[in-house]
Amino acid sequence: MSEIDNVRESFVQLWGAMGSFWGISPTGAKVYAWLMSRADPADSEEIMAGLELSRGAVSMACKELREWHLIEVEKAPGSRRSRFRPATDLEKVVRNIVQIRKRREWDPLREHLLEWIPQLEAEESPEAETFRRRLESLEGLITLADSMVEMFLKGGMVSKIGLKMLVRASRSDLPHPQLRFEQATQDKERP
Amino acid sequence: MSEIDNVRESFVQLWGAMGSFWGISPTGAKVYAWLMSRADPADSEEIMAGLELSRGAVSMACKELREWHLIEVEKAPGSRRSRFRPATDLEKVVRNIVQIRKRREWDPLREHLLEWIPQLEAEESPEAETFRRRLESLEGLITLADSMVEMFLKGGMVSKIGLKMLVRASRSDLPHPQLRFEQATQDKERP
DNA sequence: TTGAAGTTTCAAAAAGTCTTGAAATTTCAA
DNA sequence: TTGAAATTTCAAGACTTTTTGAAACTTCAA
Repeated sequence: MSEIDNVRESFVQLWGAMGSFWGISPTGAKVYAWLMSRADPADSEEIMAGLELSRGAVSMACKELREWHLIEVEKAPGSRRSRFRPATDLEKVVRNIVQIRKRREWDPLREHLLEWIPQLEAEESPEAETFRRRLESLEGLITLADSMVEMFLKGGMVSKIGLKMLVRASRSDLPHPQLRFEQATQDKERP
Repeated sequence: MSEIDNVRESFVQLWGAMGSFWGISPTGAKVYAWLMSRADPADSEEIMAGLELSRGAVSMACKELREWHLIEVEKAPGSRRSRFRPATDLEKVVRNIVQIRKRREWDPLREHLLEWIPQLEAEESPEAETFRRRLESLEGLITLADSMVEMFLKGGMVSKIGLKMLVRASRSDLPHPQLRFEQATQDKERP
């Protein structure tokens, strides 16, 4: 067995296990990893053989990957068989995933918070006030996260802020870049 | 039923459903949300009653939350009963979660990549080369993500880069801040 | 148009994850 | 030190998610 097959197998395995991190099913993640490991696009027969999956499983996985824009489908002319090509512009891929998950998972949370906070304002108990303050600071944090994510989505943290500044900010032994900002709101606890 | 109870219930529900996003079990997430909704720390009896969970479930959930530094345990003097206080410094909380998940999930991936790339270099087939180039660009992306995460962990994206710059970078209608940087490596595909 | 190749669907089975509760262990006020 | 209170553990069961594969459907070369 040649080296590439070992690496392919380990990569497929690890990427499959990481699928849940991205919100992708293990099988979907494995199929993507397997496609990445091959120079040319593959059809479902090849994927079935390469990963020992059923026809249905491959179809489901490819459907999922298509929804995430992780693969493109193409048909060789004069054939009716689909071939799957993995997206290799990883920055774009990550951007897609982040955008979809933000919409599905973060935006609803934010909307609920904005609805709950006034409801708690209506109540006057100290309990409600503590709870409200906490939800407010959560909302603040999500707004911040949102603007970071938006920046990333709009096409490049790196090109806009500059890698140098990012690297610099990540090292505590260098002096900070200039700009400052007032701290995010903080929950004042009872002692 | 007063307003606060409605909000509490919805919040517990939603947060519980989002648990998997953070890598926390649904029950753990619910317990944390419930504690956040109360002004004072609670003991396990109260949590059991408030969320209709068994003693064991509460113990497991609190153990998990302690591991994530999402709650602190304290004992009222002269009592042997633990009371649980939710961490409300959310920026710190998020930082903890990100750090732990990074260690558990990202760092191993990066290590594997650094091991696999030379293995593929040893092989001379075009297939291996394509695969290697893709793994390299993945490694590049992870390195970049790493420096962003490190910066966040080291105590404040916001205070170091400045919220103004973040907001500005997230808006496409304003001119960009100065710094630039060469693009991340990109997989050159065969046509 | 036809029909074989190709794809998708979906109900059932398998796998995986979470919860329970009784028993074992630990803790600490007396 | 003692032992009742408190906590943790863990195997069994409940629940959730994922996978399968056979059947239904769609496509397109002939």
